[in-house]
Amino acid sequence: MASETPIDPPPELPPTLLDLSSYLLSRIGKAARGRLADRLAERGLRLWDMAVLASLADFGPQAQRDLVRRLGLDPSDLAKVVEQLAVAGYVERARDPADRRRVSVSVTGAGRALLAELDAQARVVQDEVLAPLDVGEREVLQSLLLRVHRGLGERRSGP
Amino acid sequence: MASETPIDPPPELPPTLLDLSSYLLSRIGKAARGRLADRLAERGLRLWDMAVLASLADFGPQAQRDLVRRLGLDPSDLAKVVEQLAVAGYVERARDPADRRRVSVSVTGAGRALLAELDAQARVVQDEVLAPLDVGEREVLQSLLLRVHRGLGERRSGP
DNA sequence: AGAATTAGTGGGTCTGAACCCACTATAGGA
DNA sequence: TCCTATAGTGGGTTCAGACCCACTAATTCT
Repeated sequence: MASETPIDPPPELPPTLLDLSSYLLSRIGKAARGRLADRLAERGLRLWDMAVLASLADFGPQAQRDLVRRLGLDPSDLAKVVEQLAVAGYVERARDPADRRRVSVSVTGAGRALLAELDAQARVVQDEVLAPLDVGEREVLQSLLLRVHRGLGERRSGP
Repeated sequence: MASETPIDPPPELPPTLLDLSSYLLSRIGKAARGRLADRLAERGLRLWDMAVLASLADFGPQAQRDLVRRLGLDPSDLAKVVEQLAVAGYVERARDPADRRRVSVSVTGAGRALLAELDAQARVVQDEVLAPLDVGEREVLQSLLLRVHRGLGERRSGP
């Protein structure tokens, strides 16, 4: 059979879908997430690990309880993430002397170094994804996205 | 206990993450996808169903083979999607007389009507998600997203 | 002190998405 | 005609993400 040219013509997606910003958002978001997740996976990390490190670096030591509320993931799952990070030496856990039920989590130097690397990786991915846009356009996009994000009613989780 | 105000203060997310467009894209995309998927689920449909209908409506009857290439999903999975849509009366399957291995799929009137409804739903979701932006800003966003999307090297699937 | 609440942990389960293989039917080339 | 390739289908597996429950330890309220 040879009813077709040797090289497949670029298959176009339905305009009905491409017209929807929400579709593009979903698709591009998935691509961005996937690529970053791949990078992290090379180090045996997941997106949540980065989120936790970022939260600790940005806001200082916190109880797991606070991380749970801030990041919106299941307490049980957070415990596992923190456990891994602690074993790897990226965070330290200590009983809060004021309320000894709580475990205060803090980043270590290694954790900060790791986060810096991960952030760099994330920006590489971002450069790939946003390649078609120039610097000015990327800033516009960033500010629009930031406003959209603030408007989201915080439902469910997502690293 | 009462070391905290009765109403939880809005937990902020780490700036380290919010600075990343790719993070925002991922998060917003997931929200958009999730909300739309919820709407579709109310009718027992999934995102792929809509994608298939849109493809058929936009490009006319196609063999499953073409849908597979265009939408980038597994042939086996597409067969299941088409099966469901056919049972529900939204599409029709017919052996291609020219090449009887192929099954030509086409939308029915009911399928077009459904797609119109789904599209409307999608726009409702979009209004929710993009609420913070005015019309002009939404257009800017749409065009930026469209360009970013075109630049994506089509990897893996996603409805 | 006793009861009720909260923080953290350790086990799971459930679901959807992506993927893969084996098989049939049809088609095209040697 | 025989052989290889393609289209579609059916029946799975695998994996991650979200979620849930039971339990311990510590705290606070009465």
